Amino acid sequence: MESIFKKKKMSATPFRNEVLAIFNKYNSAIPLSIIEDELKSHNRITLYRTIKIFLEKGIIHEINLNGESSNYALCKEECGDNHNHQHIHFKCSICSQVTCVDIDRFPKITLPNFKIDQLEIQANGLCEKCNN
Amino acid sequence: MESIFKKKKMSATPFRNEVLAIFNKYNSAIPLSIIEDELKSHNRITLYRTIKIFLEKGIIHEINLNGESSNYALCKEECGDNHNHQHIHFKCSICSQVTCVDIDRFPKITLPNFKIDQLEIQANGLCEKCNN
DNA sequence: TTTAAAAATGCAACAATGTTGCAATTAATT
DNA sequence: AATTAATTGCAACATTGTTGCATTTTTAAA
Repeated sequence: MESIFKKKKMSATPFRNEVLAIFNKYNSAIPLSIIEDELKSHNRITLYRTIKIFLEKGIIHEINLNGESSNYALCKEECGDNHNHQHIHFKCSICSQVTCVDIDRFPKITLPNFKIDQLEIQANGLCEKCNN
Repeated sequence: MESIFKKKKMSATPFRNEVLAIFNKYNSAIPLSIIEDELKSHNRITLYRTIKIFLEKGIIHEINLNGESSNYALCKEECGDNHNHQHIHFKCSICSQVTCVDIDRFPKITLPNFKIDQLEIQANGLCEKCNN
């Protein structure tokens, strides 16, 4: 299996491998603070640049929920250039985890006179684990 | 007509009136930078506190789109404590305006094993004005 | 209308977050 | 192995947001 960095024509550096490994370790979306904690030596500047490049290259996507710092999660293979994921971003009000949840029928929305290119759906409530 | 500040049991200060007037002047959601520009004398600290209180009291709501600073827009009368607006947040890719667009049938989404309390829908594309 | 209590404001100082230029280092290419 | 291209890390800075506290303004009460 080919490295994602080679596929995206990016240099495969130890730092990037470490960040990627952290994303793989988590099943949920994570904020920068978690990545910093997990990194052996965390250089804020390099991390910011790494995140920015991962976003540009479509390795991760950004999730902005109200009143929170950004979260980041790995993109699916199928994710095109416009990050058109067929999932919703779910924030559990108990465990606070942000997860990408696949959904069977992604809603279609039409607005008179508008042209909708992209939809982003966010939900709050109780996640699988906390809703029992 | 009773002042919104009286209704919300808040002091009606000149600063708050000025900020409220700015919100009323715009039909769209606006970032802090626009409010600062419009204010006669803009004290950053007071503005931050004003915005925070407006949010808490349900006078405005926050809109966080990916890769942008927060936007703020007036709440509708019917908006309850949980800011459960029946509208979507639309960002035009040409004019960049963020608007709250009412929608007839707000989609219902169910996820097995999850309990969804609140939905937030964001859309990108061309707005009424730019889509012609 | 004056007074007392409560709330909001503004300054200073700080904390957190994010960016840029540039030299040194590391990775990829030949 | 050598050259080129890209990445890293430091320093310095810019932006964004917060807190304590004294002053001022608003509101409520007499």
